[in-house]
Amino acid sequence: MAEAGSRTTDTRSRILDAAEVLFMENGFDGTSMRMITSRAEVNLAAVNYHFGTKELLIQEVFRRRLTSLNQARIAALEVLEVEAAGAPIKPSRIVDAFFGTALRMAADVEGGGHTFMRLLGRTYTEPSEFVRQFLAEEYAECVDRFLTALYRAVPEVDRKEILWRFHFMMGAMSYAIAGTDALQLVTGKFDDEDPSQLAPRLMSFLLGGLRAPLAEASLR
Amino acid sequence: MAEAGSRTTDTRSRILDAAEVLFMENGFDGTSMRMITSRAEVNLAAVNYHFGTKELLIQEVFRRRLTSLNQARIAALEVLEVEAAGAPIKPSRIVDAFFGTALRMAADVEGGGHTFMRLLGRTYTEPSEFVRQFLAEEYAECVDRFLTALYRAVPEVDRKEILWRFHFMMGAMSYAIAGTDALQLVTGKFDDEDPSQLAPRLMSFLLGGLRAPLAEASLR
DNA sequence: AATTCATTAAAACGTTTGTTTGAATCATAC
DNA sequence: GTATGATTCAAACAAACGTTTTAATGAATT
Repeated sequence: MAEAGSRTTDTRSRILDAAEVLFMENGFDGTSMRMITSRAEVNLAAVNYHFGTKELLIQEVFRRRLTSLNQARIAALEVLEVEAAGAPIKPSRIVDAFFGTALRMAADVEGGGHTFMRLLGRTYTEPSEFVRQFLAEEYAECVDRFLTALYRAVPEVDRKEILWRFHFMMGAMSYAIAGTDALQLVTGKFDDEDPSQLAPRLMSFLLGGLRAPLAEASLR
Repeated sequence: MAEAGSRTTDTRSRILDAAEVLFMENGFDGTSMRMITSRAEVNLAAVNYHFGTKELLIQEVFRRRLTSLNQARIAALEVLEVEAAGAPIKPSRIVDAFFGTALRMAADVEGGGHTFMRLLGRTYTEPSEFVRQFLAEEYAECVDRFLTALYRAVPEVDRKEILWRFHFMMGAMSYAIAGTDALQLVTGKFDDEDPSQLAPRLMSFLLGGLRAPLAEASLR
């Protein structure tokens, strides 16, 4: 049967969970099949049996969570659009629907959302060709809808400028989640005492950047 | 003789140049010694002869450029401090001394500065244990001086808040440089027609984030 | 011309890599 | 209980990995 759900947990899920953590910690190339199967406590051949190849396993690790994340983002955006009933939506609400949703997922430590968001963040700068294409497809619709919404929300700002700032916001968020270890060392000891403080602080920073006066070069 | 400088270029430098590009494109684990020596057109054993091990080669790739980058940053800061002559320095000037200096290095495409900054950006989220420790040492003094300067420039803002925002700014910049390929795909086609536009746009975004009103959670 | 030392060259070292194979085991259906 | 199909297992595969070794080459010194 395709359907599953044993008590301890499925072999498939155990592999995905183990791979998620190891990919986040060591990258794709730094994580061997044996590390994965050993952590998942399954036989070495199980990965190839259930997923085919390592590449397909990587794709499944992303698809498992990314699809629902982007669905949640779109759902949040649709709530805003219904509420607004044709009236313009505040940019801050749109930004929250996109980035806030991700940050809420990143706050879920026990469920693995935190691990996944860290993995996702580091993957943006580690773009194996096949993973890039996959991410692009997985993101296409969601990003498209949010950009459209932002264009409508801030019609007075050049669309190219909005694209740039969306880009910058993605960077700031990904780093805030994925790069904590690295910058912890760079900036000396950094109190991770209260990770729940990240979201409001980051949202405030993102909105500040979004609302910043335009650069001189972009006014020419 | 230790001194070198043949016409075409040194074996050592050819290895470093090749490694820099390949590490940026494929990561450390995704780049083999054979890929490096093949690209550099040197013998396979040359890397171990000149650098000892792969890890030491990685460190040298960073040290070669990072030391001078951080020296340039400190020099720019010292110019500001002398000019101010004890008076408070505008935060935007400090931010430019740190991030603008890096962006100017990233604008140097032919000299390899662009490649290196992309490598550096992706390394923050790919922190092999030994590379983290190395980066931390290499950055320590510079970051320390800039944080001190920022604390002095904006005494009314909580130091912890400044640390967070410095963190966010690092993220936005690293991504803007390192993550272009990935986000290019995520956000559809992105015009890299004029990479010189990046710097002013990003600086404006960073300053907007730095000046943003404090988050509610950080005011409690 | 002979010697010395740094560098380059080709070949091999033992591990580890992702993947495949064929038999053993399991649960379910007949 | 026997047959069926899915899953697990131990073992092996060729290929690629970082590193080492030993000999050949180069240019400078004596």
